Amino acid sequence: MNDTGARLIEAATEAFASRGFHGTTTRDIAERAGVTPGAVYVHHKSKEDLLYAISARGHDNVLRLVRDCVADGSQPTTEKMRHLVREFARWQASHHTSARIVNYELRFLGPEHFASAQENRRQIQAIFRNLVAQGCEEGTFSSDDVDFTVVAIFSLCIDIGRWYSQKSHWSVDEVADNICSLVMKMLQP
Amino acid sequence: MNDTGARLIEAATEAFASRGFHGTTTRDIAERAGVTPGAVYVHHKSKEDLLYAISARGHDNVLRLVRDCVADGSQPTTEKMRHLVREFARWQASHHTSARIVNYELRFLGPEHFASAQENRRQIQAIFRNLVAQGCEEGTFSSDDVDFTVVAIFSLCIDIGRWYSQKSHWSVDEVADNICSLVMKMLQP
DNA sequence: GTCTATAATATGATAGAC
DNA sequence: GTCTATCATATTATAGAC
Repeated sequence: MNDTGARLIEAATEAFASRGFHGTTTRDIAERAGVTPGAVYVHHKSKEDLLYAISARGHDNVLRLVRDCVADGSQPTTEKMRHLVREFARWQASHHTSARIVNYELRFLGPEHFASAQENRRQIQAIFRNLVAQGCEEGTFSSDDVDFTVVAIFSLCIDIGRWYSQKSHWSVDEVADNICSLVMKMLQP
Repeated sequence: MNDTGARLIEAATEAFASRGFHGTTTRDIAERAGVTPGAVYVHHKSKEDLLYAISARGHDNVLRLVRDCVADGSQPTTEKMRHLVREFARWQASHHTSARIVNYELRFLGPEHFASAQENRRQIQAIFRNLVAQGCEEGTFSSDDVDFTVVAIFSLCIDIGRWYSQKSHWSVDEVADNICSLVMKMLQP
């Protein structure tokens, strides 16, 4: 059996994803985790602290994921990009519950926690930007505006958390493959 | 000067967009509109009613907008698509405050209001789907999966409400033009 | 139509027993 | 570590005076 601290994180993830941070009460979370409201505060010092725990874990996992994708220097830019987009999109779809919180509930973090999340996102975005820019220099890719193209790639992937659900008629892999091939068309010279 | 009913809608739009539906109190809305909390209920019977008013107006405006874009039957498919995507993206950017509510606060509507919004969105989506499908039949466009391509076009446009703000270094027209040209690349045979 | 005042309830968080 | 009980406050919505 899971320990209560972890079960509370899971419960909060589901609750925040479906009803939003402010639409979720500490009682909702406690009930979903099978404990009474008082027990929440033994493991997490506030509701915002639960949000931060979910946000931090999500951002850390994504940053590690995208770093690994571009780590193999021997791969050609096109292959790196395919790998990067596919894995990033895969994460958004397979973790769509966490993804929703990571991408849409950010603004409810306290100022320091928000800044920490933003720094993480900046680093994730920089990895995409560097790869797009490199491809453009090589002539492998083309883009009228590199920064905007990165925003667009993010839009395609992040929006997955808004529309994707288990009952979607596309599997996680189909979503990732489709987005990957659309991004490659966007980058085509 | 505006009448209070309309000022309350404006106030609620800004409040819901920045703090979310459940993060906004009727006191916030009343204060922003320059009235006391009691006055809210003379004009709108509940907080959810305010959300629905904003949602309904937004959805109606978008549906009218996209219908007008495809009304001119004499235009070639490519031109129709350019026009449609540009205007849809323009709306999301220029009305990014309303757009955020229309696209992200939907789930907090009551069941009937939610169903009504969903029906509206279905019609908007159908207009995009028909045009993509028509272009694919003609050979003007190509797509591995028409439904997914429509989802992707929507992702690019709807996500504007998440990342765009007045301090963005792209103007509304630049956003619309960039998205339009990326969509046309995605549809290229 | 707007105000002041308030009812009825919900909420985040804590105290103290076990 | 969890429970019961509760504090202090906030919240949606309404009642009645002006």
